Amino acid sequence: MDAAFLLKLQSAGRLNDGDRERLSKLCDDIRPFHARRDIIREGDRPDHVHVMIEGWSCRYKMLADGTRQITAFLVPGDFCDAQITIFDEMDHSIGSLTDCKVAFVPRALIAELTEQPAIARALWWASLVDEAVLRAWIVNMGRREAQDRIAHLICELHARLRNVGLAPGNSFELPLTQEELSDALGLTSVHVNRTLKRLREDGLMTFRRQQIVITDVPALRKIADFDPNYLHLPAGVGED
Amino acid sequence: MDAAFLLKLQSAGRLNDGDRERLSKLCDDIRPFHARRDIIREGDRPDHVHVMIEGWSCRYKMLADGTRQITAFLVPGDFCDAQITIFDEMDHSIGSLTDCKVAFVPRALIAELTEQPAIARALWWASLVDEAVLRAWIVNMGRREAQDRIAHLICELHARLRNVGLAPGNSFELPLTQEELSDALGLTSVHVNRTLKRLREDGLMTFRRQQIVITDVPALRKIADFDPNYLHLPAGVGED
DNA sequence: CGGAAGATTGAGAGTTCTCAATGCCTGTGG
DNA sequence: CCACAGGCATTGAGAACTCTCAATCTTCCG
Repeated sequence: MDAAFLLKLQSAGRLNDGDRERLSKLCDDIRPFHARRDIIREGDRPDHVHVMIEGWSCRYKMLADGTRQITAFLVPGDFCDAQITIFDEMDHSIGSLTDCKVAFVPRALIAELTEQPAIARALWWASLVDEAVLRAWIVNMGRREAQDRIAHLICELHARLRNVGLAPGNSFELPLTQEELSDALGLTSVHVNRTLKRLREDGLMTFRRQQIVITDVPALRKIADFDPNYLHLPAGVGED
Repeated sequence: MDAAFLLKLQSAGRLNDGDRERLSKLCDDIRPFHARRDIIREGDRPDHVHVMIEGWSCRYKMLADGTRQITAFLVPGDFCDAQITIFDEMDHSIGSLTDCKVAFVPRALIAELTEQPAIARALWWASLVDEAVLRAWIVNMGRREAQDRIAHLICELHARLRNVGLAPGNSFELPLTQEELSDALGLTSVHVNRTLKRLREDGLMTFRRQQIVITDVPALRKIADFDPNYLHLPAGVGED
């Protein structure tokens, strides 16, 4: 199977075999991380760009009162910090959620790769999708109550994971605690727990032992008001 | 005074006089919009990139239940839809909030301009700042209650407007209704109203007749837990 | 088997929402 | 120059949603 980032960048279209060959150099330096470690911290000035190869991590920000907000889940194929090519320092942290493997890519290699227009375009595309996902999260947190909000996040992850081959059928592995889920949703873990129970009782989805099973895809999408258009997936992947 | 987008892109550094000269071509086709009109709609495939020259607009998304969530305020100097260079269609709408002036820039001109590395870098920089702002909004909506949330938004707008010369001192024009403010904050206008009252009574800030006056900058930043680092402004501008 | 982390549940408090009424300000027409 | 209409802002009261704190149950793993 192709590396996830190839599957992902393919969605941007127009990559030829040469591009794919060049991109494989991203994998030259892959390092393991244990679960719940910081991969990069706010304020860091890393000299590598990091790409998720295996496992899950998240962007997050700690607040003064000790609460945490997760602003993105990073799955295989996602770039952690393309922005440090431009910014001086990280304005948020990235932490592993599971044991994972991360490619360390020298800035110079990124510069070299982006001389290929198709690759530069694919990376820009990836960054714009990230932006669209952030907007969707804002809508989610601003205008949906707990049940619908959780449903939307699950629909999104389902679609994204299918796109990189990690969600066959209507279930997928979600290696998060309810606490981590709540940090992403802007809720408390207690309320997430109660709401998951309701989703289960309503026959929409279950989440047990880090496994999501969507029992009723159309119904879940309906209450979530989920439209995958913002993910800009290749035709067909978001459907179903 | 320079056009706002020059002031803004300058923050990315490294623009020389030639670049600034080239960028001035962005202003060749400026069109007026009345307040509360759509400039671009979800699903559109515009053939121009739009740049705010004067007035305010916002990105927003309508939900099935008729509620609205604003995901960004666009002020002079902001690019509305650089993404349509890459994506087929808009995944959200952009609407004017005030009467405003918008530059229509042919895609071809963007392509031409981005052949200059410094300009390409500046545009990428702008897009990354947008992303950082989106993350800050997520943190805001997820982990701050109403008073602190409003305070944070006001601190952010204050810093951004100072950067383009639109907020001398500790006050600035905010041409929004409380309804529009609430659509951005994920609150109801009634609650925004009550909370503004509290902010006023606490001597932190006032909002009357579309004018924000920050009465106590350090205190407002304190309750908002505001750190302007994510805006990546030139040294000094975010400070006070 | 014992611990520790995570999930679940209960009860009560706090925040935010909904619905509805009232007040204020501005622009228009008489 | 004044009356009036319409759009916002403001306020009240009660309902709904979410949070906090704390106890208990499960699961996982050494």
